Amino acid sequence: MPRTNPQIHDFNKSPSKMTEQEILRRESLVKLRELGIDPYPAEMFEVTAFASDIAANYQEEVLEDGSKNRLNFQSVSLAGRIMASREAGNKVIFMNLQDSSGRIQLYVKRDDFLQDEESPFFDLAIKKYLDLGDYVGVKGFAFRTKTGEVSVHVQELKFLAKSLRPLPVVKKDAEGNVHDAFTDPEMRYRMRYVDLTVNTEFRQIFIKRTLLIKTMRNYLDELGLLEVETPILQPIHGGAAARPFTTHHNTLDMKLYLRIANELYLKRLIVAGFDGVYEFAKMFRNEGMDRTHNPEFTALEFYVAYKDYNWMMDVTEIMLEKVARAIHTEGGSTAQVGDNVIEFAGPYRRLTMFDAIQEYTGLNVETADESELRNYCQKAHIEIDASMGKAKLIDEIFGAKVEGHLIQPTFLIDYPMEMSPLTKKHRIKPGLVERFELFVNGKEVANAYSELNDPIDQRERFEEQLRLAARGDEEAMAMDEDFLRALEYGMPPTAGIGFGIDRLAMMFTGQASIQEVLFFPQMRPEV
RNA sequence: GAUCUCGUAGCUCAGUCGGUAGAGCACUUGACUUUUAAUCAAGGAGUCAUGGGUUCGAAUCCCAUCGAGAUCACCA
Repeated sequence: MPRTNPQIHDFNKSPSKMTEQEILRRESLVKLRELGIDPYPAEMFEVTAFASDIAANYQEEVLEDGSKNRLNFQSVSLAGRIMASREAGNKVIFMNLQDSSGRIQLYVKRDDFLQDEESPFFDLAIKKYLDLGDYVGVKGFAFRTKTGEVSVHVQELKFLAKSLRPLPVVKKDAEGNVHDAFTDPEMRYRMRYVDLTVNTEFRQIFIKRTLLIKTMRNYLDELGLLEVETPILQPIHGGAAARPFTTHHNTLDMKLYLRIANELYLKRLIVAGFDGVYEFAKMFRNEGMDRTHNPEFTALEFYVAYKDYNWMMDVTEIMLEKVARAIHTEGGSTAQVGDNVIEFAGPYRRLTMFDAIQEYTGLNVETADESELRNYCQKAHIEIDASMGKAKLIDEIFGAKVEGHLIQPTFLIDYPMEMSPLTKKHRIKPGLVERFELFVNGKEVANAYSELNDPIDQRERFEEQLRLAARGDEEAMAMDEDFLRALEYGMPPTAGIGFGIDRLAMMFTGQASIQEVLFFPQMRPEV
């Protein structure tokens, strides 16, 4: 293939649309090629050192005659972006190179580069055509400058990738104050690559998110569960109450739903004879977006045979304490969320839904009838409508009056049956089911039950859902005959749970918005 | 979905009462042999989100639209 030799007028973006700085950068790209320098070389560049390691661990000794003896990093090769450049006279340039670990100052001296008459590398390539944001590889040795900053004396510099757009320039002064920070949330989310380049502190959020998932996965593996994958494209959307996204398969000519949950598939695998299965799964719900909701989000669900919801509470306490200790920089079991310090070491408070409402409202919902609950809601200005039954009213009261008070991790247990169509009836308490939700910082982070494994009961629950759907409930579950067939073959008693990973990530990283814990939050299209 | 706030140079932001568009950083040219928010001098850079309207004249006032954020509502 003939090498292209782009001229300014060849660019896809017409020159009139480009900014002055974009045009200049494309010009320096052309000039580099004229000097015989490939701005995008194919061969790999060997990296032997990282900026933060050199900055933290460089050592030197002062000899008797006052001269210094450099003890380590005498031959280093590192790569990254040039983020700042300061010319000190016309023979020396100080630069800041940023790699994945941090930044280090480069000392680039004219005398270190052969000055070919035709193509003076320092005077042209480095001084004129190297732009902020360019990726370079450098070789040299570490030393300490007169002002005391550990730096790399550059003996070789190689262009690795030219940057054709100027990055926002964020500066930090001697007191650590940040100037001209790149803060517009819209631009940060749309151009996360720019955000994480100039706001490197946000990388920690995502590193912690991964640590959260890794810690959970390690623990589940320790417990002997099998990590599995189940369908995202589902002919019937089940396992949760939510509006789905729909799509269409051309060859099969059928409607498919993006999953709102994977619960019914994981339970089929328990029927199949696996003792325990788990999946970190993207879920898709066609509902509103706000500070705590993204149309696609991540859940961890796991199911374990021969266990019940009491066992699941114990496991949850252990798992979240492990996560807290893994993420907490000092190794403690707490997390700071807003003004609250959350303690994740168990045991957590276990409170029945009825007791919780009694405690925070004085209302005894167990003995109250529907009209008493309605009266209470009206007095308390809780919005209700005529179609709501007793269970729904209780749920509304809980949401309005109790939920926000549950700051420290609290298991809310034993829910009314009507709202839990996949949950086993309570072993003692009639009308209730063996379900718990975990609340932390006033928000639900997990939902678990002793799974309903009685196929006849399950069929009746689905039929009840169909009646709700007929009344216009868009979130009612669909009948899943194949799932019922699986249960009819026999599912062992099973405990199951689902965690909202994004919400947990928000808590463990102290973020108030879900967009801050997603690399690429959903946005409306740009103009 | 409702309400409020916002959208001006690559970035961060000023822009008064409606009267030719401003600053810092970044960029360009020059000076400077160890700088670090480098400094100094000069210069270039704008579809004031988009489309209408009012007006002699609109970044500014009005309407609509688009995008974003916050609050509320909805939401297992």
